[in-house]
Amino acid sequence: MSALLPLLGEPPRERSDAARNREALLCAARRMIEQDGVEAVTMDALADAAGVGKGTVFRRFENRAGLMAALVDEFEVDWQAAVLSGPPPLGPGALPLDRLLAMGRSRMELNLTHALLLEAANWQHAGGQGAQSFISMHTRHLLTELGVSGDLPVMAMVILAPLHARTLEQQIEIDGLDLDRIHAGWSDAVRRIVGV
Amino acid sequence: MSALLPLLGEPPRERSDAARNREALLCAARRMIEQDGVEAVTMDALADAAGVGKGTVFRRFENRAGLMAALVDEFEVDWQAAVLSGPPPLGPGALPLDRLLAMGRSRMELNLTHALLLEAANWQHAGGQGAQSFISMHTRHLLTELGVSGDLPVMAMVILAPLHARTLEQQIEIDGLDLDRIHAGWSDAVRRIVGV
DNA sequence: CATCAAAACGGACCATAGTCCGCTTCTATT
DNA sequence: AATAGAAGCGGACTATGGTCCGTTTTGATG
Repeated sequence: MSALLPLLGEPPRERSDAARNREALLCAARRMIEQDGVEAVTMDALADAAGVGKGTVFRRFENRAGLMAALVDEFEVDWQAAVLSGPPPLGPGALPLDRLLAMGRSRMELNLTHALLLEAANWQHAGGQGAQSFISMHTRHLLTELGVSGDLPVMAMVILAPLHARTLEQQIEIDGLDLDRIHAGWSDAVRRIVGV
Repeated sequence: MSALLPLLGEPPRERSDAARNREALLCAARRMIEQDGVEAVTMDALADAAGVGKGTVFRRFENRAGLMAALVDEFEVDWQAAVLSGPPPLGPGALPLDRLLAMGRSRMELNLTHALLLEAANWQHAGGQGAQSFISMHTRHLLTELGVSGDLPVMAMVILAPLHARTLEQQIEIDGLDLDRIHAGWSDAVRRIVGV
């Protein structure tokens, strides 16, 4: 009989060659992005660079968005760690309002820095949902600490929606605002929403 | 000499065959969308359906997003008319706050109804910018009427960002909220931002 | 009406995302 | 170590967006 009964949807563990190829693909993708930008990462070129067949790329990551999501995960995890256990004001230890405003600033910068990658990841996929879920939950948590009344999920949405790269880029490029001013205005709005 | 001197960037007027083809293409696209949805509108199929060559499609609309933007324009114009001169509370005649809240509701519904089309149009292109510009300006106008202090362009952005389809769909599908609840929460946030 | 330059046309061509399926490699089991 | 079957592999193939360029149409002018 099987040595370890497959408990409750236990993930069947990845075969060694598969793991090796996943790592090779991620490394190659990172290198390509660093050198020539996100759009240089075509599935063919990536397969070549990693020395695997094209089918393998799609087997590992489903599609291009999935690949990008895997790359997004890497800094998303770091960011979540900074929020959960990093230094204040982003991490715990500061006042809830300060944490909220710091989170906005940090997220704006992150979204702008990785705009192309996030766009390519299309924030679909489990990863993207997970990230969205995390930031939404954390925001609701801070709002609760602040004693905000009202529909918290919707309030969190209103607070978080303006942080997306598309929105920010529009303000920066078309309206000619800079990030400091945008963050100041957003902070002002947040303060009004939470009631000073 | 030329009959009419080309005054100041006067648009050189479209040739008759070009105008005919543009119309044929838009009609065909509308029909295809109505029958099989936005994703059925491939550039090849569209060219065939309109009885023109593929190059013509790209000459007229630059790319797929441009074609979709042309279709978006059609209802965007109607919506702008409703805002500028339609019946209250969306149009003039209602209190500014009521107009603002009605605008949010109306825009949520519009964005959701045409989510796929707007996504495909990628709201790039002159049209998309124009629409964004209009709604932003109208929002700033209402905020001014309400006597709101602060950075109006940024306030408008904060108020408008949560209306995008991607954001709404996430709330609806993942968090299981319905549109009434989302609009109520958004209205609550808007009231706090403008100071009751 | 004849002429001509600019504009538009069309479809072959290219690049890239994504699929498919016969072949190869891994690993659990005996 | 041998075996078997599941998992993985690779690259030819398809679908689609987008480009290019030689040919045709238009309409202004003499």
